[in-house]
Amino acid sequence: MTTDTLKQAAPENQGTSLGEFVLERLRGAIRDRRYQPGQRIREAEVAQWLGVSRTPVREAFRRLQADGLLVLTPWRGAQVAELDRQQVVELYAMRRALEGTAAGLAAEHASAAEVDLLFDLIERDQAARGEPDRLAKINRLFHEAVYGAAHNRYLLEALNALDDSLALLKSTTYEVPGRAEAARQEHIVIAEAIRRRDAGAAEQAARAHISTAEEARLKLLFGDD
Amino acid sequence: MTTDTLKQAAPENQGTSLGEFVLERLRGAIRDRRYQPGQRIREAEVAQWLGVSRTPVREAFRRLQADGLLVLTPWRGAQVAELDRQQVVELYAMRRALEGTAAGLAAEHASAAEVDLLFDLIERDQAARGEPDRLAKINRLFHEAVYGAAHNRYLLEALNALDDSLALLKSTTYEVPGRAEAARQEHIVIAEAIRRRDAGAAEQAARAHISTAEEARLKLLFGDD
DNA sequence: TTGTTCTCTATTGTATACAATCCGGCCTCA
DNA sequence: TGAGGCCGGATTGTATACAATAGAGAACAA
Repeated sequence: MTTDTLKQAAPENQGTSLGEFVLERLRGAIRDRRYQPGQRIREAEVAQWLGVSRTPVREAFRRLQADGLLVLTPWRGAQVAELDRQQVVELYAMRRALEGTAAGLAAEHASAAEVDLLFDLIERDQAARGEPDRLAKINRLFHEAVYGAAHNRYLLEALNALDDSLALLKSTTYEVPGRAEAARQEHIVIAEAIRRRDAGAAEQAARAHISTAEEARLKLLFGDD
Repeated sequence: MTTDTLKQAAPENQGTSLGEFVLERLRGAIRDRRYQPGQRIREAEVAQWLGVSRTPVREAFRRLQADGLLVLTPWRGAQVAELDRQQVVELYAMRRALEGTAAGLAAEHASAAEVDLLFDLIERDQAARGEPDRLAKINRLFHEAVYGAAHNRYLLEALNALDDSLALLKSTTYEVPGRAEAARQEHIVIAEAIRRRDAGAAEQAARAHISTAEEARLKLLFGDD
């Protein structure tokens, strides 16, 4: 029966436990804003949705809490995390440090293929001008390519968790006029620094990139400075 | 009965759930090396030890896995994480970035009291010369003081998790002759940069400090370079 | 009307029963 | 003797039953 229900809900599932499956579905739902920040999530409701019992759901809840996506209060359950202004600022400070480190390490460790991928993505980005959704997706791929090129599993994990947290914020900064073009230019600077193995420049460029992204974000969210 | 057993095992427990309680006990046991890296941990065994059922134990296992302290393989259970040389190098790279960031932010945001605490700890460190255990504890307090002074909750959390992971490594670098004295000097440089609000210098000093710690650690663990 | 207390329901925390899977040992057969 | 396959126990994954708690709303008094 277990296998049946599982297949029904997730035909592609191969091998891992139900808890893992629920975790991924919930992560996706939060990222796609099907569960909105602040919204309460009941265990039974998720269990019924995915056709499993509450046990694997609870497991997934704990791990999402560890990632900062869910806030669990004893006896009151889970709600999707909400970020106030201060938290957004702290998150970007963290991201500036980690993206800078990743770019610096990528300059030291990236393979030729990984460098090529960066420039491929810049071209794809140019080709997608005027399509915010595609741009956002390509943007994410570019950053993930940098993370991977750094060849540090802890850094990779931390940056992915951070990106998930930022997905809690409404909308994308690509809605700011001119942001897409500016971001592309900044990506080019980063990629070129990595290509010429200049770790210091790569780190600086990545930090600057995050700083301008933060500015755009704060303007979008809070409308000031 | 629940309350009874709980009280018996943890008379001081006040308010949080059993899962939280188990989590802390396990974290402590791993840090104190009562469970050694590589060792398998059975759910039932922990449950019996702490007088609870397997449910809260499983909860704690998941969160320890998220922190990287436990490796969970489906159907085969948990074992304490073991770090190979490559992982140690990656951990220190991560730590260099985060400690540098923390020191830089501390230079910008530390209160007067927080600066004073840093220098207090340096004095206590000097007073504890020749006592590796006390030195290690004071060292940790110094670093935690820097983390706190940075005033960034995500950074704080990440650094604490990182320190837990490093606790998986056998012994402390204070066993290396002269390391304690060198570390104290490096701490002074960091604290003074923070006191004079020089973020760049603080970041540099912290990174250098972690680099020398890494050298000592690698020498201790693997005996080469 | 408003504030307070009490009850009742919805929901989470915990324990336990049951199913699925892995691992070691034994047996068989060449 | 050794290689391979099968069985049984140990252990984890999942479901469910039960306990504990919070919070909403009704009832009542001022």
